[in-house]
Amino acid sequence: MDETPGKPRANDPTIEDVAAAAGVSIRTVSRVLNKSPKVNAQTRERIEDAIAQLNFRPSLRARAFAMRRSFLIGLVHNDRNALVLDSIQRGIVARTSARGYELIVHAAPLEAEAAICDVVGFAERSRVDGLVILPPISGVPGLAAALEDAQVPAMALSSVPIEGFAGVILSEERAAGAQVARHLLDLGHRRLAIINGPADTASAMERRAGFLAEAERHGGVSVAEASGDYGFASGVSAADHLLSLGQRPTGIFAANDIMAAGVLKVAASRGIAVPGDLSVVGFDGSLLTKMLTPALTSVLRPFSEMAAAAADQLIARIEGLAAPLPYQATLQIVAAESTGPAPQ
Amino acid sequence: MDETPGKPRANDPTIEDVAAAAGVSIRTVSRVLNKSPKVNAQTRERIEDAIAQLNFRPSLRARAFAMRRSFLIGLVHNDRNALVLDSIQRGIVARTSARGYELIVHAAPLEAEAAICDVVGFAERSRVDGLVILPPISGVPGLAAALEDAQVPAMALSSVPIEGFAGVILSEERAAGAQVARHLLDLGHRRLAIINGPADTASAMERRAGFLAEAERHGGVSVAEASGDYGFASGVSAADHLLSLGQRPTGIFAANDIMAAGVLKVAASRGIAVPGDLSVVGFDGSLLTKMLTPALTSVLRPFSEMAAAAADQLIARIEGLAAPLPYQATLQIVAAESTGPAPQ
DNA sequence: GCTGTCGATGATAGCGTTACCACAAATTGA
DNA sequence: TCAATTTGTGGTAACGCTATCATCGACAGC
Repeated sequence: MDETPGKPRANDPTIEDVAAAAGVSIRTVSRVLNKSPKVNAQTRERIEDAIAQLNFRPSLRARAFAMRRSFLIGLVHNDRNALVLDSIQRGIVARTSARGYELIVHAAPLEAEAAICDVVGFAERSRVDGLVILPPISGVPGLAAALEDAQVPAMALSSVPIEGFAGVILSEERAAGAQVARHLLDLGHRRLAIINGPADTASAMERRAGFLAEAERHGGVSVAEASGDYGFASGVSAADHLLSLGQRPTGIFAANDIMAAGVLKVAASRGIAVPGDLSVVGFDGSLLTKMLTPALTSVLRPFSEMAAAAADQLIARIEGLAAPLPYQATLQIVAAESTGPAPQ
Repeated sequence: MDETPGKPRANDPTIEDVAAAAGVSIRTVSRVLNKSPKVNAQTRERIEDAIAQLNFRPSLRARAFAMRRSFLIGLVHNDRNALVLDSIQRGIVARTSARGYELIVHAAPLEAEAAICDVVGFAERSRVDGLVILPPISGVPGLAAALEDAQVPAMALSSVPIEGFAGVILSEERAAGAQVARHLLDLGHRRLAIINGPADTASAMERRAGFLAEAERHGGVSVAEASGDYGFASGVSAADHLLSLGQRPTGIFAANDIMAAGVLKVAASRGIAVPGDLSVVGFDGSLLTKMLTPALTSVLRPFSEMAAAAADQLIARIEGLAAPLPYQATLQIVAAESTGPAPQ
């Protein structure tokens, strides 16, 4: 013996067995497998029968090798996406599995420099056919360029255009921010506050802009700002700050549900009733919203659909097909128990 | 042109380029790549230099093809695992990536019959080298046998032995259940309740047994039972039931955090103070615990470590190595704000 | 009827590794 | 000193597909 022997596996039928069974050449079987139109209907049927008979499944390995493609889509995420990871994965798989792709996942570090190395390394190592990258990783400056260099088609599941990424999934972040402001204004709130996401996250800035603009447009409204990093702890400290202000805000918009949960927590510990004394709005419509008490008013982002659209576009690029119509996510504020009329 | 052409990719250096650069045969390069001991130290160094020089990475595709292995580990989950998916993925990747494996994920349906087809289909299609299967899917009767038939090494990330699965990760579920009971008893609670997980989930039944036994041992304690399915809604309805009982329980143990969140919600809507009037304990120590108000007392399950151990064992089986020592998860109840002294 | 075109198929050369077999050189044991 | 190992290396056949080229009938147009 020389090296470690690969453990022998079952002898699956090969394309040759199918060809023999159907009385044709492997070439023709291959054509059937690849849905080539140039196959006689009868022949095709005969081959398909043989395939079913033998329970033949083309070896993904051999196929990947021959086609110089892996049929793997990589998903790059990080722990900020933990709550929505499941729905995003589902969204991608919904579109890719029918076309023979599998989903391979990778958690990347948040730190910019490390992230680039890490993601490119992952792509080269795993030889994925394409990547879907979640924010905030997708916003790392230089990442798009690095991936272009490495010739890896990549798609950012971002709500706003990101420098360098070819096709991104857009949603109306700004409008959504405005929608939140309007919701609070309609309830009579005049002292508002916003807990922003990371300043280098475009979508967070868009939301902020929309929120501020709408408040401004209304007039006679104050808006306090605090910054967060999408983590729970940052939501807590931002809320601590905002709720210690002399003129305490009566309506707080947190840039994601997790930080909003932090606001609820601080409010409870200070005996501030939600929504009696304070209204809280989150963002994402994650599965957290209904589990919190009170249930969180939040802007529902259809992650699953967004991911599906990203997958569609990615596959189109991988296979050199025409890009599907750009997808515009519709963001909808879903009022729950955490918002109510302004006090007094 | 015949069929859809695969999009050409960059011309990565091949093993042949390396061999030429180092002045050896590809065979020897291959040996270096596979860490075969039978290579002269100097030759090895020369080859390693050439590899670094050319920035050569062996093609995972070709390698997978030649070795009849995919270097892919499949993770089978379902939406009941959404909250812990991230940490489980991390745990697996921590152990597998260094050994050249990538993680491929698949969400399976919960319904037993469909699940078997689905999982086996996934394994055959993607040709993973092995599977890690999360509960409750792992508990589907017949699944282990079906995978054995398909010759797919599989590992259940279960807390208790599952019929058919070779090596499972064990944790002290029963002891943990007892621990929860003791925690509540120590706080003076005498009217307890438990919201169980699905009856066919072994771990849930273990927890229940431990909880009941400890309550029994103490004496003078009543335990009401309700059943749940690990979903939020089932937690709500179970809590609705339990909190409507004539002699309302003062301490409720829910078999996972999500259902515990449902209890908190019902308590709030009925004006039952937690922990003043009611203590609530969850299970899993998911990221939900600290986000809830009050923060949830829960039994911390080290999912990441458990997943890592499962991955270790799986790889050992795949590569025919000696199995690592069986891993015993330590379950620790972490007291937070949702439990306190019994009322009166 | 003869050529041109098209539709359907076969033969066969890769794809980039691993691994079996062979073999020379170095080392050991008597 | 010579056979018997051991050690390091090269040649090369798989692995199971895809895809290029060639072939070969059939059918239409002149």
